[in-house]
Amino acid sequence: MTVRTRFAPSPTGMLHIGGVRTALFCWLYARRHGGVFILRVEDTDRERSTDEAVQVILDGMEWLGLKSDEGPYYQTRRMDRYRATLEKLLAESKAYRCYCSKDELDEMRKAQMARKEKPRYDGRCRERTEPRAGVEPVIRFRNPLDGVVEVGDVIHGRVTFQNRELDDLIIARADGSPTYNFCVVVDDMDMAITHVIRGDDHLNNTPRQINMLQALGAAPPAYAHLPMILGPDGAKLSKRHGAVSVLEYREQGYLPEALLNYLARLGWSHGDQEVFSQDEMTGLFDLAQVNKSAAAINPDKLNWLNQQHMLRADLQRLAVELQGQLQRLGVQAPDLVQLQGIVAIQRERAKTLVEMARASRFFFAAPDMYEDKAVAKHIKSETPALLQQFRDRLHALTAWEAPAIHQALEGLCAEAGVGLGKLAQPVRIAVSGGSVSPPIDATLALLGREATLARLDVALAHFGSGAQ
RNA sequence: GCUCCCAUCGUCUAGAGGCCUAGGACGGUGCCCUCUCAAGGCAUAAACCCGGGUUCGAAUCCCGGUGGGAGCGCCA
Repeated sequence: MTVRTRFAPSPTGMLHIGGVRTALFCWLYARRHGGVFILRVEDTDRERSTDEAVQVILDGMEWLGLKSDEGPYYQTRRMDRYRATLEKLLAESKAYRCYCSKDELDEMRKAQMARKEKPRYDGRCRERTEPRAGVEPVIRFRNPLDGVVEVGDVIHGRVTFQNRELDDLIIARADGSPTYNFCVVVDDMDMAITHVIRGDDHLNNTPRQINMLQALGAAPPAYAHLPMILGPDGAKLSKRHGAVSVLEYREQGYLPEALLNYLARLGWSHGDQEVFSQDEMTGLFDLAQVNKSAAAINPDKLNWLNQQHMLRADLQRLAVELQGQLQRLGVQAPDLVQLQGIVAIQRERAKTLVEMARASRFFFAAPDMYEDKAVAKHIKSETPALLQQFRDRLHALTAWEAPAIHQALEGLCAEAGVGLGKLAQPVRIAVSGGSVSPPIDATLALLGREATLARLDVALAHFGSGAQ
């Protein structure tokens, strides 16, 4: 049997990290088993569903490369099917109309709570045959009164529920529209889903869904209830925890494969391996290795992984990404060859593309000021003379390449009897404005002769007279 | 309150009864490398929630407790 999984987000908020992890596991499982991954948008809540949210989901999935093999399906376009199924259940007396008012139900719940019982519908309309005048009824599923329901969960094992703990849930509202639990059941059945992979907040819904599936004559799928993802503080994930939408991770300069790798390791593991390529993940993933307890997000580790993936990524691709990030800083960098060179030396000193862009800005814009602290520490009275000599040697260089530049640097320092730092740091300040940059020879090589000499001249003019 | 789920270093995890003196990773600390910052290398501190049982032997199995989470909507 072909594996068929589905990711079924509701477009009522943002596609956040928890949703992405669920989508990833569904996708990985399908990929691993040569199955089909389906995207289904659960938009039956017309009050809260928005087109923007749908778009965010689509864009997010696209960015992450979690391509669906089928869909996206939209529940709002399947209303006829839900209605027909509702009628069928009604005709077979597996569902019934309930005329209780919301106030009535409210009171019922309150009374039950007061009695320390679990609040639930008491089934008072179960056997009603006559409509109540002036009331638009809802439709309830007639849940079995006794016996047990067994949920076969790949992650949790067998979980059993007593039917008497379950009540007759509403499957269609007074306006006739079907509700979530019912749509899910009809969809999973119609779409022949073999593995329902979702957050474990749905575990408690599962027995009802199995009962409905049974009422409809369908065999229940396998279930896999994934542990929740928590914020860095161990509390429930919320807007306070930074990136609300996945797309913000893109803006913050994360690589999609890094985010996916990170998310995969939240709950899943393959021995001691931390870094996974896409192919490794799809080749190794299995639900059997998913653990049961909730996991807190760790931004430091995400950053580390992002760097690991940048270190492994294609230079051309990163150059384009860096170009985009630079643009956001208002820096135009049209030379992709130069950008590749920059990426090559910057990626081991940046956790994200945003960091890389910030640290690479000086390649494209001469410093408009020198950092006070750096100047105080590295610009001494003998510095201008040294800088001037270095400038002259660079000017005379035939080949503008890192090794030659390095030689010039080393040679001069040796002659002057000073350590490399005595010269490299002032040059760094002249060229970048601060005391941090990639190795100075590589930096100057990438910066180019013209820009280098010009910046040294500016610095000389500045420090030459200013320094005591 | 009721039902269900969960429990290994700060965090993510390995561990399917002896291989555990509990391993790896992030982060921390120290050292090496070094023109700065990194990257890299080496080293180091740091955990089996508690209590019973089963067993020759338990992080691993069972029970209880404690703690955390989820669900109990005409939301999904």
